[in-house]
Amino acid sequence: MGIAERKEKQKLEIRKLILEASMKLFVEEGFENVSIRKIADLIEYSPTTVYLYFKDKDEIFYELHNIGFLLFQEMNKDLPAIEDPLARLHKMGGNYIHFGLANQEYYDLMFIQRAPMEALTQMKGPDCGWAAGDSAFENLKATLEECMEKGSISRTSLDVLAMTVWGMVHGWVSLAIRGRFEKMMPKEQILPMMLLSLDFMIDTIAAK
Amino acid sequence: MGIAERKEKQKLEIRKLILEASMKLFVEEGFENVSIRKIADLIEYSPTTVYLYFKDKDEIFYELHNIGFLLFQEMNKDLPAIEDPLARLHKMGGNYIHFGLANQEYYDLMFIQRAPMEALTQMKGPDCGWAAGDSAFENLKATLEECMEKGSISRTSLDVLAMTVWGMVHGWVSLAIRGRFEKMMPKEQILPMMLLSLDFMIDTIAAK
DNA sequence: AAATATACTTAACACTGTTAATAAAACTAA
DNA sequence: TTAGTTTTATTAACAGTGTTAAGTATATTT
Repeated sequence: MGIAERKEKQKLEIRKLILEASMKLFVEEGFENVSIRKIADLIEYSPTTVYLYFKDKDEIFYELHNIGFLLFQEMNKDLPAIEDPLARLHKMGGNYIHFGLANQEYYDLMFIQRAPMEALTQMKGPDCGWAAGDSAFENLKATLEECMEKGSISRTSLDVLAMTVWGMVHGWVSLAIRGRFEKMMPKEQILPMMLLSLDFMIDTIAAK
Repeated sequence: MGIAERKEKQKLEIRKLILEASMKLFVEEGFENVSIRKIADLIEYSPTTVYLYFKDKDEIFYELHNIGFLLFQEMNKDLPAIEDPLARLHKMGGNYIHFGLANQEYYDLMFIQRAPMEALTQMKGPDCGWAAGDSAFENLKATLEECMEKGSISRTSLDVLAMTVWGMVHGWVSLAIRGRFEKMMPKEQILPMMLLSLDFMIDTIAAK
């Protein structure tokens, strides 16, 4: 059935158009200016057509949130090549920070906005868990476990350790994205400061 | 001029009514359901009357954000009584976490929402800096400086240290508030986990 | 009591997400 | 090719949003 296949492809094409338009609006005009009508304008369809491809606005944001995780995964694809787990952890942290600051809108959807989680909550069946987030967190935990096995970090609860590390990098990036550093330090100082803090954190956490 | 004074007081009364109504709506129906019309309904005035007391919606949120900082300050009023700076730091961290989880809407306004910062940006004159946030951050830095002077924490850049600590606790609280732990661990486990992480963090940061 | 200043409301503009009903297009079967 | 069916897209509408301009009461002052 080549015809049904082609139709399926076209459907995905329009979904992609909608997602691209939404992201364009988000980046250029901010989250609160992403409206169904503006999306429809951009893709040159009527507003209600959007609802033929997405259940509601939250589902669009959920899909963008997933794309964000894919991009982040792509950025981390060379990580396994780093043998030393502590060095890998350092690189992971650096990647996280760089990703967040360079893709603030995606980061917002992945870790700050409520909308994607709302969409998840309304889903039934096997997709109702936060697969993308869970998987990223498991990656972090795996590397931390390696660090402890190798003795680079002295043994503690894996969950506590992982939460400490994630909390820290997320804290920095989210404060930056939501403008809490803007009135505290010059803009060009934010990234260097984070990288210094990352160095400090890894160094402190490392077994002496 | 007793009459002008009374009028001023009445003006403040209505401002307070508006702020209370806004907070009630925020807590009971969520941020996106705080609308000028609903506020007006609650205080039994017409929608446009709200604009006689606040420039716009952002200014309401800015004022609530300030109240949040006042509440947090109130919570911390006994901190200076703790002599040992490291113990004080630990208590500060605990207070921060408890405050954030117990007053999620205030915390949201203080450290996550864009609206209060937008209001700040549009202000001119001496109020255009983030006074509330700066002051809280200076408090943290003062205690950290004491820790380093006493040798409880080995000397490093004060700014880097402060950012590390703040980033961590903010990371945890904001991830919790925005539902990123909900699909990862049972709800009643979140606070204990944070407190364990706090212990771990202070212990790790402390000079051995 | 008249004039002025303050407080408040009504009406309107230009938006928003979303649904129901309807029209157009594409595909299927005779 | 034509008739019927399914898919795709649209128009119209509902119930809301922030905000401004203009008009109306209510107080205060002269």
